[in-house]
Amino acid sequence: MVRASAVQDKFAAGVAMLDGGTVTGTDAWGKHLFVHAAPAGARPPVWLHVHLGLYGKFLHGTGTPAAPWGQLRLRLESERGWADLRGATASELLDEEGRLRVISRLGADPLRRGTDGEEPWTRISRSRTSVGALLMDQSVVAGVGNVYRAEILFRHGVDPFRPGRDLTAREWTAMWSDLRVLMRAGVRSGKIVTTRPEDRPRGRRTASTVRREDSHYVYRRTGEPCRVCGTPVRTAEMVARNLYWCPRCQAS
DNA sequence: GCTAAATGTTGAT
DNA sequence: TCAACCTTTAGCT
Repeated sequence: MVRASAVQDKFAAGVAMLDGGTVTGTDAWGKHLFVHAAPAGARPPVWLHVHLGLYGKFLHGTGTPAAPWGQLRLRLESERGWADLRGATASELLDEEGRLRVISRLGADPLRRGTDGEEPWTRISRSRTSVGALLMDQSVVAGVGNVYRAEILFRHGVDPFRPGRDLTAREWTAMWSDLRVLMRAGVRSGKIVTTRPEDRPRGRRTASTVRREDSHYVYRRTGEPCRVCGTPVRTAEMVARNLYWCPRCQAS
C-alpha cells in the first residue's frame, strides 16, 4: 500500500486515485515511463504515465524522504521506500487504452527486449529527411535524444545532413546495434559515455576513470578539436535542438 | 550572485 | 515559430 501526496493542486485527482492503492509494476517505452497501480477499493487498475522532459526527476530511496522543495508533483510512500516526482513534462493517470494510445505514437525502442531495427529502417530508408532529424523523431526511434543522436552519428561517420534514404542498410544495422549497447550501458551506469576507451586520454580508459569532459565525441564540444582528427567540432540547429558534428569524420 | 542553456514535449500563434 | 513548463548547472561577474 502506498500513501500518495503532492504540493501541486492540479495533480490532486491523480493523487487521490493512487493514495491507499498498490503499485504493481513499472514499464518504459522510449522516454515514457509507466507505473502500474491498483487503486484502493474495487476500481480498475491504472497507469501513471510520466515523461520527465528536460528537467524532470524521479527521486527515490528508503528511509525518510527529503523535505519537499519547489514544485513536488507527486510523492509516494510505503513501508518499502519513497519516490518523489518533480518537474516532469507529463504526469497523468491513464487506463490501458490510454497507455496504448501513447505507445502507438512511438517507434521502436532500442532498450526493449526483442526489438529490432526493421521498423525504423522502413521509415528511414524511404525518407528524404536528414538522418539527424529522423533520429530525433520519437515515432521513428523512441528514446534517442540529442546526446545519442550526435554521438551515434559520429561513431558511424555519418553526416547528420544526409537524407535517410541515402543511408545504407549496413550502416543502419551497425547504428542500431550500437545504440542498443550504448543505451543499455547508460541505463546501467546512469551516465552517457560514448567515447571508445582508445579515444580517451591515457589513464582515463577504464569505465571508472572516465571524466565528464572525456565522455562524448562531439556533443557540446563546439569549436573544440575532434578527438579523432583534430578538426574543430561544428554546431548547427536541427529540429530545434543544437546538433554537433565533426565536418571531417562525418563528411559523408 | 546572476544568467543562459540544457538529456524535451506540448499547445498557442 | 515561439512560449511555457520549472530545475539544475556551467560559466560568467
